[in-house]
Amino acid sequence: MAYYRRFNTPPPDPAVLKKLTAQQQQMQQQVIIQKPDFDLKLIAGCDSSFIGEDSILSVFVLLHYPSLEVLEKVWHHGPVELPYIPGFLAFREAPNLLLAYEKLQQKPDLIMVDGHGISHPRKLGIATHLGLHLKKPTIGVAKKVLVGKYTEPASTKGAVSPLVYKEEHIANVLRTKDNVKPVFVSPGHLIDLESATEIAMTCATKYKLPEPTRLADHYAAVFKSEV
DNA sequence: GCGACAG
DNA sequence: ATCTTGTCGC
Repeated sequence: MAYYRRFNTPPPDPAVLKKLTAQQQQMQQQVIIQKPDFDLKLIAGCDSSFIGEDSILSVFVLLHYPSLEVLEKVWHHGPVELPYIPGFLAFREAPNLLLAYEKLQQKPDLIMVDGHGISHPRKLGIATHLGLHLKKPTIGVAKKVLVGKYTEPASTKGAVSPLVYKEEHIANVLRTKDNVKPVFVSPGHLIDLESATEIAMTCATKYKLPEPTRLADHYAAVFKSEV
């Protein structure tokens, strides 16, 4: 349709889509949204970038919290099978991200993912997928909305406005820098919206993207030249 | 039926 | 995500 023509991506196979949708509906029963019970000392950021047609480079950066000092940075390069389909991003990127995660010497208390958490059609954004697979708290920080409605938060850093989908407050639209487009923060797994927002804000120093995500994004570009 | 649509 | 130049503003 128009969408797939607009993004120049192959049209999805209806049968595969049905199967993946069912899988996410199953997973939904396992998602836990609650106040976290950990001491946040280590936080990780991750990001993926593409090389050519079907090759993906995933990066994980480990930071000390709340100093945000970088402790580790690892990456993994591998093939990717599915095309990008809105709502099914995790099936395309999570496998390679998990392989990169395994290379971390120390494991984080929480992972900040580039993309949505429960602010997704079936509450199963990539941050939620990763949280379930790793049984680890995750939060999603996306640059664009996927589902739901919201009003622009004030233009000053720290301003927040709710993202509502099906009568539910599933994410916060957070202004992380003055006069710059806001980001969408949502719980992935094993955390609640309030805590996720607070952590994202604490990680927002002088840029739009919170440090874990921004640095993962940065190193993805750096490592890309080494592949 | 008509748009909207993370990375 | 990625392809891409100059340009506006702190």
